[in-house]
Amino acid sequence: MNRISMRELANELQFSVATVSKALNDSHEISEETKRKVREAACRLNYILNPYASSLRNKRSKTIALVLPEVADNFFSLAINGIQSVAEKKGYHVLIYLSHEKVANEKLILSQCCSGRVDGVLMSVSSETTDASHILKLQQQGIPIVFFDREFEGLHIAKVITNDFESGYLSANHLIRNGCKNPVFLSLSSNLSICNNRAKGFKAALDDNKIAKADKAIVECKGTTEEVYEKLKRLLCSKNKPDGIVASVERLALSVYLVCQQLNVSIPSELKVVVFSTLRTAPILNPPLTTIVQPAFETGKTAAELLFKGIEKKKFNLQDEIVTLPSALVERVSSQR
Amino acid sequence: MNRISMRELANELQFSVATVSKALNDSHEISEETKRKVREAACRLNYILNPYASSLRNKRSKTIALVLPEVADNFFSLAINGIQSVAEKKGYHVLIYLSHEKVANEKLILSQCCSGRVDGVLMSVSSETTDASHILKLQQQGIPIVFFDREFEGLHIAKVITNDFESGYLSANHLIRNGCKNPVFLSLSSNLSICNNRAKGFKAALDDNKIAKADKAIVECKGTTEEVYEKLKRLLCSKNKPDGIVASVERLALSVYLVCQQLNVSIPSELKVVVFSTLRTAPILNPPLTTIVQPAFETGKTAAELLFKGIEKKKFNLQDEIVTLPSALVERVSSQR
DNA sequence: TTTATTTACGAAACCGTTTTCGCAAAGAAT
DNA sequence: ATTCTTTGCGAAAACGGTTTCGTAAATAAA
Repeated sequence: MNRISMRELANELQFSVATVSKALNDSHEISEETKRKVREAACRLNYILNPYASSLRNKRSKTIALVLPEVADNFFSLAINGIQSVAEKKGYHVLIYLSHEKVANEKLILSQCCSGRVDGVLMSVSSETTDASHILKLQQQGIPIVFFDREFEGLHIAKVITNDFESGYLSANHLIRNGCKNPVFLSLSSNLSICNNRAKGFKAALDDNKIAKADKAIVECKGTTEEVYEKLKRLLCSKNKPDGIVASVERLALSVYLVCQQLNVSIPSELKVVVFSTLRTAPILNPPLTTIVQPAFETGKTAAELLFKGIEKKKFNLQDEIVTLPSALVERVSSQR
Repeated sequence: MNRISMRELANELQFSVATVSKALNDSHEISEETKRKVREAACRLNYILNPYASSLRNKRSKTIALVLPEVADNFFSLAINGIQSVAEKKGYHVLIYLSHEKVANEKLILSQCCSGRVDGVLMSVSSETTDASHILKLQQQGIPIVFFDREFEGLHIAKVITNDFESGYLSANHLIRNGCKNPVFLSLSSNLSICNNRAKGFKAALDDNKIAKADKAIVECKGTTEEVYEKLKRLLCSKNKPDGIVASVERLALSVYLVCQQLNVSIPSELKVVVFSTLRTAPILNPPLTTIVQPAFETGKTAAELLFKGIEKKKFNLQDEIVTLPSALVERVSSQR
């Protein structure tokens, strides 16, 4: 049972390809009788439309690109589900690309997206990305783009983000209320707006609570897991060691806990910890971890919906859309007084 | 700076499209001088090849499909990385599809894959899949397929799996050696070969250790998280409650720990736990979780490499390839004597 | 010098669709 | 009976590439 082309299907039916194409697309030019015959034969002969021939002619690929820094993070896993759920409903296909946090990869990926391969791009920028030329180039090609979670600030590009400043403020305040005198914020990279905004909120809370040295309270945790580990070890051994930590991204949670295990730093009595994370295992960690939970699935879903609106309604002004979804602080033992 | 077609590029250069196409494909028919000119102009005029026109003519899409039950699981996240890493090197694109453990979705997805959209398929079957007609149909279309992790047994289809029987045996033996008299195996679905093979190994270990009722020791944890939760609660409250658990998939770990928290069952003194899992948080759980760690990244990588071999070398007999990668038991507190 | 071969390129067919346009035949309006 | 519409379909031109085949000029072999 081999595939056949529309031409063969047409020959079989003694119709023209034009008629068959229109019949399958339910055109009003074709009689119901003919449509029935065509559909029946298509099914019987196992006809399948060639999507690339279709794309070539239509200049629409029914495909979007999803550009992520990584998928090790649980946040992105959930976001993929959200994106997939709406793409599926819309009959779109999803190409997944990973930048591995490298801007060089990101550039390559986005240049591929200019080829007509995709009708739109959902992306979360890498932590290395400091110039947006490759993103702008894509936009100039007329490809709709939506940032989700990690955006690049200062561009006219749609984005779905979380209330990072407020969450940063909230988490710092939470630590201070629970007795921290010297809380520290762990940033992933000063390139990332999400980290910066969370850090700003964090610092604002310190200021409001008359805690000085707010600037020294931001610690950048770039590099490999090992490098981060060493950095944290030094931090927690220093004479001015912190009594509270807010970690800006999920994967720092593991490092913090492991370092504390090794140094015998007790959480929460010696160090209180809050992490921006969607880790499902947060409640069964030792001790249960207080998290700022982002709406990961919702973020993906909303971003995808926005993108499809931009793709399908050309009069819709996508680039100024900004959606901010709320995160929630879930208190657990790791930050208790 | 808008995109141009090859025709426009050719006009600009006063060459024919044929010459330009060959030049860009580095054909030996074209002089170095001409190639240089063409490449320079292509770059200058921002020419980008239309991949779908190319696919249409070549009958190769340079795209593979990745069909997963879900991505909530950390195993699949890591596998995606492995797959992506080799696809990237090979210049292939990856379409991601989620079946959400529903066979109906799986059928739809695979039928899409028959259209020429992809050159090959990597898949992990859903837990609902009991008949393989949709998979066989795909294979009959000549599309190379490689199963990874979750296979469908009894087909002539390449697969990359782990040593499930041995790991099941090992985990049960580990519990028994540490004092368990009444260990239980939590299966996800009796449809899944990975669960069944792990269960077989588990039962074999019980038999070898003269522990009776090996058949009653397999508990199927189908359904929603809530349903699983209730089932586990009943299990751990029953008069013949187990003193050891081997959970066949990662996401059962959370349920087990939460139920134990609620029922005040102490791990490992009252209940020893081993989980098939790649959870990075295993060492910081309360208590640290003993895991059977599968080589997730390697599995994805190997499966992708196998698939590309099948795609690129048509004389390579893909369908009989079976690669078994070893898992490792990592002992932690949750299973200590 | 003649013939054979190689080199460098172009014309045109082709991949599988969609869409425009033209054109009969049938039905409606005059 | 004549004109005007509508209905249902087909021919052919796209879409943007790749490949086959032909051919003229340049080079090598005889």
